[in-house]
Amino acid sequence: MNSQEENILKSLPHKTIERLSQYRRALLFCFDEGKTHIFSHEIARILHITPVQVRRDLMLIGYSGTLRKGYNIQELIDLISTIIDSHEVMNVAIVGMGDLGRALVNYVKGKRHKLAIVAGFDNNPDKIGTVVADIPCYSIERLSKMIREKNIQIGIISVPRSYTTDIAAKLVEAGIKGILNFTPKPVNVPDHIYLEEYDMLTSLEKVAFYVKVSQEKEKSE
Amino acid sequence: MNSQEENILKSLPHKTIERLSQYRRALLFCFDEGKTHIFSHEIARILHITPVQVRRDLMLIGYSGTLRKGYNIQELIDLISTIIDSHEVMNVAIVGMGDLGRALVNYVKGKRHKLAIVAGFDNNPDKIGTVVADIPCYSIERLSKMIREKNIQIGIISVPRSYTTDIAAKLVEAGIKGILNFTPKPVNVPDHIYLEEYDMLTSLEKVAFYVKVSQEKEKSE
DNA sequence: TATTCATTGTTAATTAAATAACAATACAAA
DNA sequence: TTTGTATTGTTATTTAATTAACAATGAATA
Repeated sequence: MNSQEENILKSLPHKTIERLSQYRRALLFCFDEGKTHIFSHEIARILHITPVQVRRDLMLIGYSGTLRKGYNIQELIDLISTIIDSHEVMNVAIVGMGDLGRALVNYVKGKRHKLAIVAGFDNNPDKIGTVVADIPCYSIERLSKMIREKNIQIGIISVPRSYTTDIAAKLVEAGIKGILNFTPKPVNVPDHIYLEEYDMLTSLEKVAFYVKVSQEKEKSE
Repeated sequence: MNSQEENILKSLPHKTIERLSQYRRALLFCFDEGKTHIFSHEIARILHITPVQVRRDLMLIGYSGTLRKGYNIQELIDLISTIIDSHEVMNVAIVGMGDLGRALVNYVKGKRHKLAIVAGFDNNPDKIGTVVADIPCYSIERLSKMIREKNIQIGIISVPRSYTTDIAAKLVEAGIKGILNFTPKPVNVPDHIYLEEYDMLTSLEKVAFYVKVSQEKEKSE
C-alpha cells in the first residue's frame, strides 16, 4: 500500500468507517441472495440512511458505480474489504467466556476471513482447558504468554465489571494493539492502543428515553 | 411534567442523552465508593471526554455544581434519573434467549428501577416454560398476547439473523413502542417506533481498522 | 484584607457530519 | 433523432457536535 492510499484511509471520517462495515455486511447478504448490482437508494433503505450519504461515502473511498445500473456488489465488497480489513489475518482474544463471550465467538466465527478469534480466557476452572465454540479456553494466568505466542492484536473484554481494570492492564502489558470493552467499567489505556467501549445498558436506556418522550408528547396532544 | 420541561427533553442532543446514561452509570459507582462530590474533570477522565463537554451537558439539563467543590453526586444522579427515566417502570421483553439474550438479562437485571425485563421469548422447546435468569421464557407464539398483557413497551431482538424480520414484524404488530435490535439484519419499522440497532461485528471491525492503520503508520516511519 | 487559584457556567468559534443542490450522463421512450 | 428520466458524483450549504475562550466566583493563602 502506497502512502497516498494510506492518507485516504487516515482521512476517512470515523462514521464512514462504521458505515463501510455496515455496507459490506448488507452487500454480502445481497450477494448471497444472487443480486449483482445495487443502487445507492437500496443500500440507504436497508441501513436507514440517505442515498446521498451512501454515494458520498463511496466517493470518499474512490468507488464509481454505473449510471442507471448502480454499484457492482462483488466489486464494492472487495474494495471495502481492502480498505477496512488488514492484509494479514488479525488475531483476536476474548477475555471472559460467559454468556456474552460465547455469543460473540459464535457470532463472529467464520464470518470474516481477516478476523480470527483464536483464544478465550476465563478464570472458571470448568472452562479452562476446554474448547468453547471451537476456540480453546485458557486460564487468565496464561493471557500474557498466549497473546505474544499467538500474535493476538485485539482483545475483547467481556468479564464481570470488577475484573475489567485488571484485565485491561494485563492486555496492555501483553502488548495488545486494540481493545473492545463490553463491560460497564470504562478503562484507561495508553494512546497508542485503540479503544472502543460499548455498554448495552446505555442503548437500552436511550430507547427507553425516546419511548418516554414520545409518550409524553402523545399525552400532551 | 410541564411543557417547558418537555421541551428541554426534546431539545437535548442525542449524544447528550447517551452521555447522561454514562454519567449516571459512572456516578452510581462513585457513590457506592463513598464519594459525595465530583469535579467535571474527574467525570471526563473516567469517560474519556473533555471537562467542557461534561459541563456543557450539565448546563443543558440545568444542573449547577458548587464552585471548587464540584457536583453533588447524589443530586446529579437524581436529576439525570428524572430526565432519562420514565415515570412508571418500563417493561422490556427479550426475544431470543440464547447466549446474548441471557447475557443481557443478567446484566440489566436489578440495575435500573425503571427498567424491568419481564419476559423472554424463544422457539426452543427446552427453554419454553422455564425461568431463565429469573425471567419466564415463553413461546414466540405467545409474544403478541404477552406484550399486551404485561404492558411491554420495549423489545430487544437477540435471535439468529434469519428470524429478525419476522420478530420485528410481530413486535410492531403487538404495539411495541421501541426496539433494540442486536442482530446483523437491519429492520424496518414505522416512524412512531423508536429503533436502535447495534452490531458487535461493526465495533470489532472498527477496532481492527484503526489497529491496521496505526500499524501501517508505524511501518512507514 | 488582598491576592491567587481552581473551578464552574456560558457564549463564541471550530470541526465534523449530514444534507441539499445540481451538473453529467446514459438509457428509455417518443 | 430528440426528449425525458433515473441515477451517479461532487461541490456547496446546513446542521450537529465539540472545543476554545473567558468571565464569574468563592475558597485558600499570603
